[in-house]
Amino acid sequence: MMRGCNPRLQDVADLAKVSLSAASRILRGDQASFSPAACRRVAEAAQQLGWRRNLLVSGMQTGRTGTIGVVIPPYDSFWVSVLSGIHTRLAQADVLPITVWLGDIEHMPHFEAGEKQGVDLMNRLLDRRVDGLLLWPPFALAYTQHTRELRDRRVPVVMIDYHAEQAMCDTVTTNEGGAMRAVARHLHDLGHRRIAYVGTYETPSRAWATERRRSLESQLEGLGNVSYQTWRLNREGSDGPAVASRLLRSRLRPTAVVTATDHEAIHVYRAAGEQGIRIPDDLSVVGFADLDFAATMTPPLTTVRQRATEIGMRAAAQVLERVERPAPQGPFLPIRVEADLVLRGSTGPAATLD
Amino acid sequence: MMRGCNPRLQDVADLAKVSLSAASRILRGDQASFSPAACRRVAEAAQQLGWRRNLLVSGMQTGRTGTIGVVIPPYDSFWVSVLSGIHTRLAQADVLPITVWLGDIEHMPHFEAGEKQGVDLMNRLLDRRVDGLLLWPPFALAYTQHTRELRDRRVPVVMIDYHAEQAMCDTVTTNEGGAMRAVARHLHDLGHRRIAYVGTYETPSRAWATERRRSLESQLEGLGNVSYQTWRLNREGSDGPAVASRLLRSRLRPTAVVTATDHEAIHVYRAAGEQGIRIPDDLSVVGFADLDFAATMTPPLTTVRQRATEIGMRAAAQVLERVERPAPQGPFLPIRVEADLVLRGSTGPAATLD
DNA sequence: CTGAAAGCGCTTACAG
DNA sequence: CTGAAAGCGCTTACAG
Repeated sequence: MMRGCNPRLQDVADLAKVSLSAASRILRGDQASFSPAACRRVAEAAQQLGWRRNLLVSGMQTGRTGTIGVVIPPYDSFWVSVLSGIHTRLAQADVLPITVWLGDIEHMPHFEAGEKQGVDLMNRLLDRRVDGLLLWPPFALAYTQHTRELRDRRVPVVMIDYHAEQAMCDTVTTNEGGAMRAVARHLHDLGHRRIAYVGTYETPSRAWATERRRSLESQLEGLGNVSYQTWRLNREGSDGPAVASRLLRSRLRPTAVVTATDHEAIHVYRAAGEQGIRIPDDLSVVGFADLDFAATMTPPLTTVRQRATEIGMRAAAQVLERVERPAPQGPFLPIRVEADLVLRGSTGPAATLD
Repeated sequence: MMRGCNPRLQDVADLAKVSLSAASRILRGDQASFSPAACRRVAEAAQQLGWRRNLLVSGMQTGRTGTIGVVIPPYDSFWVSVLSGIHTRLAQADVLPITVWLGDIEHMPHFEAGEKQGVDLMNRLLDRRVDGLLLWPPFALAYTQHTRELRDRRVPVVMIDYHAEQAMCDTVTTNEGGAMRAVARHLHDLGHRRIAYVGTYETPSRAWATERRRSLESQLEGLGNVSYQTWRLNREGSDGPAVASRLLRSRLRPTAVVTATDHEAIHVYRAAGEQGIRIPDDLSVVGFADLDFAATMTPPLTTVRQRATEIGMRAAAQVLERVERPAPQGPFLPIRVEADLVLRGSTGPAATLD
């Protein structure tokens, strides 16, 4: 008899008058081995009882739970779109994401995972036997360093926006070099020869920040005859307004500023406003990411559009691929996604040099 | 011997030289029943082998998986904060959210779940034996109507922003009445006597929209001497610009507009700009939600701040409470969360009537 | 205080 | 073509 509120496979088998194992196999699609009549009876019985496979159990049996752990917060519209891509792609494979993160999203301007907490979080996912893991940069270090606890559990991992010399997993990143070439050319074509970069604090796990800055640097070097300076925010990013303000007061004020993300461009806009510097007449500004607010800034922000949804979909596809065909030793795939310079109102011809 | 990559409890028991059941009970905290020496050996063995409980199995055994299904997309900053509150509260109880949604978040301005898809989605969560469900309004109908498939599975559900006459689960909603009283008074105090409301399309599952509109209506009636009109967007919300434009061209143009959410306020701003109507000099605008962009609009939007994080935390707390103490027949709790009118630059004294 | 045994709800060789 | 049996990795009465 049925017990509890969920019918068991045994109930279905009883009603269909077949053995438990027959019911199991028929419902898994092994119709060829059984008589059409038996198959029909089982299908009807399952339907009638409202039987649904207990995925906890079959996950235990088969080693597959059909879940992917996602350690990515909906931090801003870039990451929301990444998540959206992940969800879309996983749903196609009937896989469920378990999304977790640390800390309060409201106070997460420049979050860095404590290593211990990061390991705990990933372990909690692994304890649920997720089939794979999708990580954002702050967890990169915790993952790579806790070999025994994490890597030895043989769960495929794909990291987004993180790229190490010595790869320990697949990665999906933006083609920073290509993006910055477009930015450098654009500004150079407009006549800018004094260019500043406002970067975020750089840590090993924030590899994208380092790569983004270096990409611009090398592109500008390639163009020649450009003076270049880098400014950098503190770890929490809390000195954004101060840095922007100082930058614009500096002796040889740049004619163009490139920022690590659109977030920093806001500070530049504000500082410019306070100092009576007009954008784009006196100062050109280029952001990065094309966050949701970029197009509605005044003036609309010229920025590099990261293909966030594509990044999410590629990452999800890749982790599913590794679930299907494990390759714990690598070689690991560094997937690069293109980005597109979006020209808007914040860039214009360089003002005549003073 | 150990097999696979995850040590089993048997391995721990062997190493500690106790029985399997002793190891199980000691590791679950039943230290009192065993000798200190045994407890120590077990703890050390588990530590040494890096054993971690397989939560799939214990979930099957105990009927608790320590997961909550969350059917809420990070649709805008309100829902992101709700999610953040949910995550924070669940994390305190060491419970993991499994968050899923339907469709592409980019094309989700006014999403309505197909009923069949909604049921499928919830079933996929239930098949993983989530301990409870947190739903956003578009899934309300699918849930209430599929009794056999969903409700009979006896999983506690808390709905956010949905409130039915005939409650079938606990709900967490904003105190719309209180919020609208503050809005009505504010506008009335400023001398506004011709007020319009721009609402969204109303469907049974979008109960908040109906309640929000009615709340304003009844508050304005209470104040007397106010002429009032309601405009409503189409199902997809795609005619927002057109509606805003028509509204401002209407014969007796209102001196103040209240919008269902901050999203619609954007359309009003734009239409006003196009028609040379100044905010707040010629027209006051009040939004609802206090989304992330509200404070940086020009002028900054006066709006009702919904306590999104609190809503998320209360909902999570309530579903956890129901997991602990089930009450499938109710009575169900209608939890109301206060909201706060935030005065900013988009409201001012009514222009002298023409 | 401790262990042998049954059971959770399935899957999967294996034997007929 | 089909079923009895062992097993997945745990938990939990139950018996000593």
